Amino acid sequence: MEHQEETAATYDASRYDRPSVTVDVVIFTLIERELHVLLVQRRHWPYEGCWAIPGGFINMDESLEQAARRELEEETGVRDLYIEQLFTFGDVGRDPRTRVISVAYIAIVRFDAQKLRVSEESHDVRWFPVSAMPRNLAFDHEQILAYAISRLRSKLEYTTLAFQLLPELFSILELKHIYEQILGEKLDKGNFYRKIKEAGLLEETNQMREGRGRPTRLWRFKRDRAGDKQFVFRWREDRGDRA
Amino acid sequence: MEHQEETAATYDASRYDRPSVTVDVVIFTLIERELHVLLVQRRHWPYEGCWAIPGGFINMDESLEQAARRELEEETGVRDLYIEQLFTFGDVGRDPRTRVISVAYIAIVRFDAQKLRVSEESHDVRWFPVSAMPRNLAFDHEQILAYAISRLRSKLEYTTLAFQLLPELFSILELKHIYEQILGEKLDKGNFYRKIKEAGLLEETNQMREGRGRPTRLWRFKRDRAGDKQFVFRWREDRGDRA
DNA sequence: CAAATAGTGTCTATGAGACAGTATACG
DNA sequence: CGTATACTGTCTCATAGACACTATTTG
Repeated sequence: MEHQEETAATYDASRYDRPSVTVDVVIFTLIERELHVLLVQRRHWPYEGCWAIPGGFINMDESLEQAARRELEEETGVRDLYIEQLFTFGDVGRDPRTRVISVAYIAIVRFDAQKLRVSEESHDVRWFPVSAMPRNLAFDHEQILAYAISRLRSKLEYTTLAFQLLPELFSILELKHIYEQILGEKLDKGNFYRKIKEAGLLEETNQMREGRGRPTRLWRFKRDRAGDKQFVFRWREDRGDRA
Repeated sequence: MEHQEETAATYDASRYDRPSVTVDVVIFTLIERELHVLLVQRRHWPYEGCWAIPGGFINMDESLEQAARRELEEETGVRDLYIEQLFTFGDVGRDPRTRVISVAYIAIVRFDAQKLRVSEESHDVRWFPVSAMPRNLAFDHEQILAYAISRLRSKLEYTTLAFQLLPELFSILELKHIYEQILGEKLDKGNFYRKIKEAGLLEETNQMREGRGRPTRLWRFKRDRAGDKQFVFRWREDRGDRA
């Protein structure tokens, strides 16, 4: 690469080979107390008929995150969600068409109020429980998905991301249930009540919900501080992963 | 994008506009107990004469991490180091030449045993203390650097990454000094001794080092477990950032 | 001996975990 | 009343933090 006397006027962008760049988005939601991921079934070559993480090529006039949100809405109809960059996958040969670098994102939505839509590109769009994913995903999407799940698990443990999954109003025991799902172990009721209350993240409402036994009080998350989300509540101290 | 009857035979990779993809590597080391970053001074347009994070365009036949290691060695002579992906920067207009997506990496080396080399591309290569970086870095490299430092700080707090910065043999109080540098506060000697010993990461040697007062014992890190590095030791529980 | 640096012992407050006890609903 | 679910109180043990103490060198 020797562009000795190069300037804006003489620079020739087409001189170098360029890979393609895509964004792929792993979208999580909670359906009936279980973590689900959204996949699309491809209509075209390559990997026709395979399930895949939604995504596509970026446009030249949009940022990576804009591209992620656009692709997501085009392909699935999902919008207005929490989104963050996961990792960039760029091994040679991961796409049979050409060299493709994929910037992967993680997104989290509440299941209610999302209407799915099937695009021209796909046969179908569907939520799958993470415990029962289809086999043979397109490209290296199994690897991306596995990494996304592991990252989500560890982030849920030491942030308030879990709260994104809950409806506006919820009981403390519902929240406890989510933590149990994520951590894969039973938690002590009393200790959970104590800790979540001490954290000061919840706001009591005067609404109750009736059930089989004593009715339960409903709570909501405080939105008082600046941003929309805060990462404060950590249930356990020890973790593994960490991106 | 409608490639209805497309197959491997008919696929035309040149049909879509493509951004360029670069890798940039933020390299840290510890020099005289202070954290330093390696920068190169650009010889050519754009940003001629500006200091920049080393990096460059990827080749079509190498993975992203391979590209990072190659660019690093070509531009600076630094090799054989710990490296990990940081984040991918892709805003429109961050490079005046063309649309450029940059996959940024963090690398950590021990200062000893590194010989710097200046490539054709650069006027100069130099270590800068993070507390006294040059102004007006090229491109959006100030942003990348700031993010790298923040990520490094938080990772050092809850991993054993700090150990990569130390020489083979070191005293416990030297290690404590590094933690103090990173955390920006004094730590209790007794508590530090207790905690680092309980962690079981260190191996006693029978070597001592003389100084002004009582000689100090030298230690090394255990390399017993599988990988080369383990992320186990966390000095403090509370953190801020997190990738 | 004093000064300097290295390293150990111990007290206390906090808080996580275990678990028993109380509250309010339905039938 | 019994059973089911919701919620509170309290005991114990581990440990982080504070800090005082001992150890070994030089001058």
